[in-house]
Amino acid sequence: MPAGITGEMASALARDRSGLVHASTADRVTELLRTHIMEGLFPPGTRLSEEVIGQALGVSRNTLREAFRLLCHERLAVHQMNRGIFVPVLSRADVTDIYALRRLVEGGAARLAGSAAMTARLAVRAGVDAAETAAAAGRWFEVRTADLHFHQAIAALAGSPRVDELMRRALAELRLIFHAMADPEQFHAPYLGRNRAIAESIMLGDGESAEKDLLAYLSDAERQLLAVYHVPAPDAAK
Amino acid sequence: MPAGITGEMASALARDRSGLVHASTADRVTELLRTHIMEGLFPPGTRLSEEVIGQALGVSRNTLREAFRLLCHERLAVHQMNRGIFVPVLSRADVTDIYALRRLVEGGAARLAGSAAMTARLAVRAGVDAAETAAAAGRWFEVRTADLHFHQAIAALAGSPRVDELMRRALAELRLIFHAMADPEQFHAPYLGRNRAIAESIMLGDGESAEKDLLAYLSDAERQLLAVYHVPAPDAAK
DNA sequence: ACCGTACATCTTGTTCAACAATCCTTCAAT
DNA sequence: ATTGAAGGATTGTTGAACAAGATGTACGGT
Repeated sequence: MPAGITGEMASALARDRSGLVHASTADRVTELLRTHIMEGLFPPGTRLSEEVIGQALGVSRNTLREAFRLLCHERLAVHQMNRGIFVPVLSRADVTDIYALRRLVEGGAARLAGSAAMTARLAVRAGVDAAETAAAAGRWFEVRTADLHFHQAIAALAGSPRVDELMRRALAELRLIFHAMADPEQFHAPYLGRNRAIAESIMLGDGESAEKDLLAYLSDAERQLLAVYHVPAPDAAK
Repeated sequence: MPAGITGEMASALARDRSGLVHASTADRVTELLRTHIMEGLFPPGTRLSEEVIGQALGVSRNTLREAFRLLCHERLAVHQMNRGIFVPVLSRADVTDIYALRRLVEGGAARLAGSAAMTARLAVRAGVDAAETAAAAGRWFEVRTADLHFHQAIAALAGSPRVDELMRRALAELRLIFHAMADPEQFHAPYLGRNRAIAESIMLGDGESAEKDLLAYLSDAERQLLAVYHVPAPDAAK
């Protein structure tokens, strides 16, 4: 007769725990505002009034301020003392910085393809598949989302939760920049084939090749982005 | 006769701006708690009572909660719904994860040594110098601080503010783990010579060699850390 | 001893109201 | 046109209040 709960049984339960955590109001407000900012509902530079948003969401100012703090901490909002919270206006330097970070993290992760878990590698290919399917149907905003998932999956090759989270935040910032650009088709279409090649290298475990192609990809994308991205007021905005 | 403030004069003033920003109370409380947690004032697992700390610091619960949120966001505290804020008890998996992140970021940054700014490279060597000076004087806790600065400087070779901040947070977490270990001399002494070799490679712009030595360094340090680091309760603590 | 219940207690989650400090706007004066 | 001063609006911070959830303890049943 079994004596009690084994460690194995306990850890099986522990995996379910994330599904039943009831988040606080502040966390839910944060999540909601985060997606809205990422989706481009509030244009860069918009001031997020405590009173207006608090009333709209039906939460108190204090709770809302907790949410604002978190958003500022992950750079999806900027705080100006005694002036309030603003949707960030990312500079060209920010673009450069984000791509430097991506080259470092995604490049390094891609190089580890050979020793990465197979599920992680399959996720990379699944991202390319989704992008191609959406492109074939002409849904280019969906292509953008799939592309970001693709790069998230590349970072996940490192097998590190902290790297995953870092990448999630960096790509969220990047979304802010993308929203300032007009046509997703023009930007993403040229990279579909290159994505496929990178994914295949990763599937084969050829990290060297994947990294090389990825670094070239990122440098090209950065250049293309900088060519068309100009912030209105480069001085006092931030 | 000069007509007025030129753009050059204005940008000179703009550089001073960071020196006169008056932070909010919540930010100052965050900074204060952050250093206290990093310095090991509160042992891992300690519950940070809102009432006790709020009274001790003379700030209201609402302000304190804003600070707690930020600390949770940078993993220097963990939040349990309806239970409060706790100093994190890092698991062995956390150690592994942090070192995976370090290998990725520091390794990638070291590889860029050849194209990094000279000031950044000098900062790396300055870190080693400080560590050796402190070691010669037997001040091993100072050696630890210098060592962390050394690694921060390596990450800074990437020239990315976002990478710098990432590294700052990762090393802050690592400090939490170091506090669980007894003797800083035993841990850091063996690495002084290797630090010097890495710094010289970086000064010479030999990124390949620096990365190789650094990765070996990090793997050894991780192994040594895991050999002695065991958390008391691996299950319910977090 | 073990399990479950019920109750008292403590802490956190959240809101509300108030006031001080700061910023923005407007307008008058030089 | 630039400066100064008044006024209004918004944020920064506090204190109190109540609801909701968690912990601890005692009690009774098996």
